[in-house]
Amino acid sequence: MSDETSCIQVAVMVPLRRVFSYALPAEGHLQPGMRVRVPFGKGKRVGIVLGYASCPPDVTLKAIEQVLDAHPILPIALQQLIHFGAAYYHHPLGDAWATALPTLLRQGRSLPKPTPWGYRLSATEAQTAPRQPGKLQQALRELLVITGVVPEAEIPKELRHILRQAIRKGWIEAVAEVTLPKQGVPSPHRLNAEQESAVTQLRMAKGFKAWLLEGVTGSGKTEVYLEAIRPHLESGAQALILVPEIGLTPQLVERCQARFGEHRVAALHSAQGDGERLRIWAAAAAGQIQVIIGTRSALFVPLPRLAMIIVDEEHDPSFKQQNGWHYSARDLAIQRARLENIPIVLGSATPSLESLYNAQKGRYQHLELRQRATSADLPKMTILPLRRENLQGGISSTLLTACKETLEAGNQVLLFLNRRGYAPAVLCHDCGHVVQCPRCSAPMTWHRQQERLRCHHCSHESRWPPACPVCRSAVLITVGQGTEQLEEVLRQRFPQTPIWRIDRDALHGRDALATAVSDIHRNRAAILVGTQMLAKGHHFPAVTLVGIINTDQGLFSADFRAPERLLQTVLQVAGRAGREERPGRVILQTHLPEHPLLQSLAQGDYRPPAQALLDERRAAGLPPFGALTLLRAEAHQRCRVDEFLKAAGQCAPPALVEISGPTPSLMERRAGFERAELWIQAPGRAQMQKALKLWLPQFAELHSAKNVRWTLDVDPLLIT
DNA sequence: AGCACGCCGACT
DNA sequence: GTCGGCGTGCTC
Repeated sequence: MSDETSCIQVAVMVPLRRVFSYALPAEGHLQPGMRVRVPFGKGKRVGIVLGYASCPPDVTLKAIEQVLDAHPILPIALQQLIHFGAAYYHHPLGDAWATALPTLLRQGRSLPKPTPWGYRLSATEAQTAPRQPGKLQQALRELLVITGVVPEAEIPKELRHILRQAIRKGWIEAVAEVTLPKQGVPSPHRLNAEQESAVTQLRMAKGFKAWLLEGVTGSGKTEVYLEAIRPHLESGAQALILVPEIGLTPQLVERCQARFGEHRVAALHSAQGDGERLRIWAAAAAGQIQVIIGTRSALFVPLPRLAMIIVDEEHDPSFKQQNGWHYSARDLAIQRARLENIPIVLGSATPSLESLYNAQKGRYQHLELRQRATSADLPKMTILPLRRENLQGGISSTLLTACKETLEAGNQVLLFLNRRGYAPAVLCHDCGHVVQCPRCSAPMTWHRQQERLRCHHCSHESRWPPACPVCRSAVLITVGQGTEQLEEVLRQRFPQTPIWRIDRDALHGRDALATAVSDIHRNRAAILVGTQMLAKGHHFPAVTLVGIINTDQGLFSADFRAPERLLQTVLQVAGRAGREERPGRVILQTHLPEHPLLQSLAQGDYRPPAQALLDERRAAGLPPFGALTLLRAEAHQRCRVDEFLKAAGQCAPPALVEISGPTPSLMERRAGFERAELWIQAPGRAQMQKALKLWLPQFAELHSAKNVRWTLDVDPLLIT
């Protein structure tokens, strides 16, 4: 065998920015995309075959120990997607593969044999006269005679046992392949003209094409998604629906299942066990599931007959992975659609500025739904100046009065406060010292129920300090308000009214949110207090008043995306409220009533304030105008971080990118690490990629690079 | 990331 | 005198 082919390149599943070469295994043929088990360092690792290569001259190769797959574990398009994503986000290839595969496959487990798709009568049985004894046997036989092939999932529970027996006796046989799909249930809703037009256009799409579906809350985007994928499903093809968080999925999954059949639709998310995830993944890969609804990682599920991708709530920041491989599932979904040559729909009531800009540039085709499907009016927005207002737990007396009126009318109130805990800080009344987390540059949050101070950025907890650590004063007080305190104030003020607090502290476990939501739906007059959790997915038809408690937080953040997020959050929260017979209203508490962004937002439409923010971004040369990447570094010693970032900045290709920094991160210290970053800006993504490709090997080789933990965040979303 | 090797504090 | 702290270096 020649040198050219005697060696296999493997992306080992470790976060190392290089590939490793191995000698051929004793047996088994190899193709790119197959998993192998390889000796690595002291132990063994799973890796992905990349291809044949010439041997490195100066190392003795170890041999591949075991070939884990008979075929590539992912189809070629998904292999390309992972390779593209690893290169674009400059992340180690092996780790990108590890992120893309379900846990058990990453660990080397073999792909489970797909369970039978369905069952039918065996040929001999079908020809003979009915002669099965027993009621249940007859019922099962009739079911099969009527429907031909019955999918596994549609066999009634009470017949399962009989089915197993019948297979053993041979009068029923399993069918592996998917049978012709049935008609979906017709849409229970009449589509309005806008929806109809959107569906028609989406159905006509051939090959790759990206759409931005911008529809005000309540305009029936989901209905458009479902009707757009219907013809594909009815011709046996598949669809992928990405959602930002699992909290939103239950209703969507149920709605989709009700329309297209329970067993043809499956959810995929991190709350499932590894075994269950793998089972669904394998069934999707075998073509047995037609619709996958999933979070970020569902992007990498193989779907052999994929015909359309939907990204719902495309503006949501959770599509960007915050640790490890910093990929944007929304952006890579576009790439997947391109690689698979299929249409993709990005949907939102409040599209990201990136997507709006792409639509304006003609890269996405813009579809708009301006009317609410129910013809209900959008809630009215009111700016409530806080100057001279009497505040109690962060809530003004004017807003309290509005709450009272709403409750007396038998309606519900939703108060949005994006801060967990009782108070976001505790300080000394005598010297002003703020109690800080010892490991982070952030104040500790007071949680009154648990009587603990907690850091929201690391796991550190402590008791209420007996005295100020600086001046020994015993008078320590809380400053600011969190949801816990707001809830307390409201309980005092409205002792007879049921109050739900919806945040990560109040709700534990998978079903807690769903249970709370259904309780809320059953109740009349009630108050909901909550964080971000309230802003997503669920509708509260009885809510007619929405209060935004700390509007100003989004106007003062150092994060340049904070105003965009404020806009999106307020409109999303506003969209939770009201139904046709009960139009809602939204009250924004603010100290800056004249702020142009709030003035514009108060008109109730997303586009004008979004356009204003887009213009500001253009003026500042910030994304989507020009590309941004952060080089973040952290170490226990601040000097090491600065030394590395300075050295890295100096060897950057100056013709291609503009470097600023090192600047301390927004949170300078986190979990005991000193953090800083370099801002890298380029006129466009292509220049950025070119620069990073040239530059990374240089700064990675610096001696100072070995003293820090560094990461590149391409297209960063949260400047934390 | 693991997992080793390697040089300085509190224990039998 | 040892057990073990995590700083530094390597993995075909």
